Amino acid sequence: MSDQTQTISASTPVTGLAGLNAAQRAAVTHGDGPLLIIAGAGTGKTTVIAHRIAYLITVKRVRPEQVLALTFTEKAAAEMERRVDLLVPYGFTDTWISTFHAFGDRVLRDHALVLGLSPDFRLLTAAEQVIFFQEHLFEFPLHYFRPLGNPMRHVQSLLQLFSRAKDEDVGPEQYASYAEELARRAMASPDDKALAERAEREVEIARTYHQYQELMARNGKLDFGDLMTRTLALLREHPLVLQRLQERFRYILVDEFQDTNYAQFQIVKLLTASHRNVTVVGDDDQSIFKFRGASISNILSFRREFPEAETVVLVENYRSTPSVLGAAYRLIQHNNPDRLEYQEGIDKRLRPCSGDGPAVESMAFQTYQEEADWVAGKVEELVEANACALGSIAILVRRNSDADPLLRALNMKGIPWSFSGARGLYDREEIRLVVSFLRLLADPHDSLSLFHLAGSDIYGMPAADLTLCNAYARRKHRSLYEVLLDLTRRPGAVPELSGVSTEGVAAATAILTDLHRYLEKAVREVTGRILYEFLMEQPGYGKRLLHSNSPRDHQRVGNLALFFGLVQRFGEVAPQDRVAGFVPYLTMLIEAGENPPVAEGEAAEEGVAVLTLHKAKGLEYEAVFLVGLVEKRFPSIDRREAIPLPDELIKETLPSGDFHLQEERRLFYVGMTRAKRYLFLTRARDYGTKREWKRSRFLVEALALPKEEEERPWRGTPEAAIGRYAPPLHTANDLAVRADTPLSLSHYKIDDYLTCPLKYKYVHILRVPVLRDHTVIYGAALHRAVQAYNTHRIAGQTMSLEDLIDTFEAHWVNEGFISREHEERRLQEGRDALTRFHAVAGIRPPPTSVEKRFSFQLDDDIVTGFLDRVDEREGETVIIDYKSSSVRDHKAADKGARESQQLALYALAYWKSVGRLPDRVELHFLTSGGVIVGHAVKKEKELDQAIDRIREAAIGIRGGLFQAKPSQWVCDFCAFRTICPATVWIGERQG
DNA sequence: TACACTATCGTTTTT
DNA sequence: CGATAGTGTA
Repeated sequence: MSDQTQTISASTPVTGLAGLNAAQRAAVTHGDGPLLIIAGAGTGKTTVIAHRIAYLITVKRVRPEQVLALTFTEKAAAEMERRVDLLVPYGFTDTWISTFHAFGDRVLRDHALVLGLSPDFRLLTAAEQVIFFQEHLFEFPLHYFRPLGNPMRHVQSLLQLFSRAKDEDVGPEQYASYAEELARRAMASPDDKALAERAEREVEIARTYHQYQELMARNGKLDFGDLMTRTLALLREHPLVLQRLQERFRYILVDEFQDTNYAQFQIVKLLTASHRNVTVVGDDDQSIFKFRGASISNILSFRREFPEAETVVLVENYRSTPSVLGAAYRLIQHNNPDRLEYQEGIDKRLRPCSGDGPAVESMAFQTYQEEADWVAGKVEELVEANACALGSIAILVRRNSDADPLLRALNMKGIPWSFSGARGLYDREEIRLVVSFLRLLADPHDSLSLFHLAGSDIYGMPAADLTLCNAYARRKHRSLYEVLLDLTRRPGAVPELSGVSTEGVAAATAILTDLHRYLEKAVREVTGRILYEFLMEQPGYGKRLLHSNSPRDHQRVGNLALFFGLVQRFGEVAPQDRVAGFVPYLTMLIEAGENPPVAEGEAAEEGVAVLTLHKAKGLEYEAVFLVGLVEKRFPSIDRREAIPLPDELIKETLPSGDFHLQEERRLFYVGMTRAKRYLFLTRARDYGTKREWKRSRFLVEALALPKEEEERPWRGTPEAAIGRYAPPLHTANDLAVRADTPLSLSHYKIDDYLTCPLKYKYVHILRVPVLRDHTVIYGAALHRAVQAYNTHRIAGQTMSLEDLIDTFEAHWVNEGFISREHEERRLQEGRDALTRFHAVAGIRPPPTSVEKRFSFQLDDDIVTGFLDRVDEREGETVIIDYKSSSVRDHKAADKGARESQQLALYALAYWKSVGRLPDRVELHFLTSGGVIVGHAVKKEKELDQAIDRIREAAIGIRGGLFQAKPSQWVCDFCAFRTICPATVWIGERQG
């Protein structure tokens, strides 16, 4: 963060201005009135603000408490305070240097009474907002945005939308009038169905927004957005308060002005309206936070708001070589005409202060491993050649997950690194273990947690023994806990468990003994205490970690300490701090997406820094590697917000060009300008997917490369991509299946395996018992009812609606629902669906068969399953599968049937048994306001695909290949995500 | 040249 | 699962 160190000017005309260039000096000594400082990368931005604050206080004799400096982050505020401290000889403690939000918080608490706000209002974090929303889920006027199959589905998106609305100072009233206007327009043109639907949703959103604000206020809670909008409202509606604040803060400075949002600028404008002593510092080319509300138009239109503003442009760059700056400038000009430089006709091209260094180097590789290896090798080379220290090298990635292969490559070479990733504390194995322990104390029948703990290093129960116990538990519908009790208390009594080893029995005994002891304690003692004792009483764990010298263990201890902090915080707010209360709270926090950062490794400073481009903003390094420079990664594809804030409500003036691309380009620019001397731009063609990845257009722009891609054969193949996950051939795999043993496969087994081989292993081999999801309960109950009905029909009987609904309710299990209300509504939804089904089904001819079992052989394996329903009429065969999910319309239903792998497999089964294809396959969706039927015809092509899928799964299962295939959307719904090693933080430092 | 289908992918971060 | 970019077809 050394903005400027090289220049020390010969004379020092004004005290405290030593070392500043002419432009910097002009900015620092600017008198009254608005000032716009355009500070390009590496031009001494922080230096200038710090000096200006010092100048106002020491030379202009402004009283320290009359200065207000606003930043976006705590870190920036702290840094600024430190810098001012160095420059002001006496105290300046009365100067407010704080973030916008901290400023808002203070002002709101000071004037809480005026606002009818409790002075000790509670600020909710994002995760706490989600929990708050969940607690009041059925108090919101929601319909579309609260589907009963997944009622929390849109909650985060809605909260994000409310947050965005607040960025733009759009309150519930304004949102409501927008929605009403839309509704009026929809009424006026009844033929426009799209408009009607949009209006309906916007009205739902507007009402929910209103209700959210209402409930939050009633409960004395604010969110971060409220800190801005409520402050703004205070200043607007209470002229006396505004006047007092204007009189108090005579000079206001705003850092990183390009990152401020609309509401924040309004606050600044109001605060400075009487004296207009406002200094803003920023660089439109470094605006990279649009997604969190940053309004680039603030800086672009500052001079429209303050026409008398003086502008100072800082262009002397003390950081980078001419090569680096030249390439960066070439790139960023592609954002014209939406740049300040272009619009205002100013010259902000950065002037290097150093002699030229090495040229910017661009490298292309065949695979991402080669890319990572090369980067790691180059790092080693630079350090060995004494070109730079390890700590002054950075590898910048577009996404956190891009860091993975690089960290591995660095590990291979034994190069220390530090990675500030987003994945956090709850993904660390040491934390997961204690979470499993606590969950088990809250519910001993939580088999997943028991499985996790029993198999962990602490108890070390052999996997084979656990598998036996799990399988038995599942067969008998009992929890793993009950099975382990049987195993240890009545050894030999259960023949199915006779295969468990002595070691396994000992481990089970150990865990149960501990469990029972802590269960008793947990009633009396606070959570932290229980946790502490558990860790310390495990000879091989807590104490060993504490006394270990390995950096890895130090970090583990650090993470456990962080977790203890969380436990403590719960103890402070909970009425009674017990494990039984902590666990549901923790579960909700985790489900709400909270995941605090992990403990810093102590070697962080000496290692290579691996970080995202966003995090790198404001930092500088001797050598910078920009990696993964391919289209669709960087620039990334434009993913707009889940529920976008309507353009009509956005107050900033939107730029003319492709906004997303421009922002990505600025991000690239930020990345390049971090480099002092060495800048490497790398990419690969094969990132482990089927497609060849094309080089980033930014490479072409920055390096002025010829348009056409250079020729080199594409080596990537699907086999290669899959092959990478295979273990070496010679390793013995005890899960492999002998060739002469036929596999027994089903649609779900095949699907599970292809979705994620490790999931298959958990479900079908280890057979870990898991709680059923509420959608499964709903679907199973619905299925059973429909089945019973169809069976009656085949037997020539009828079934009354009452009996149908009775069957449905008889199979209902109260498990996994979000709340009582949720369960009630879902039950009702099922009854309604069956009522509609009953009305239609009775007038149609009965099915030919129900739940017909099939079985066929493919290669050496047997595939089995059940056909929900088969209709044979007038020589026509139709295979039918019932779905309890809902579907939008017939088109979507047809699509579902067309793409259904399950129906393809069923058609294959039919073909295998009868020798011809079924005439049609159908999906009957039961929960869609009337049964919606999707039709499709399966052809040989689809059957061949089904065969391929069976073979692919069979080969993997036979070979014992159960490497996880993690991905966001699969893992989100996976029951094993809390214990799955694939999602464990890989960031293990070399140690 | 327009449209439909299908293969393929799965952010970034702060308060 | 849902969006989207890119390919294939009329």
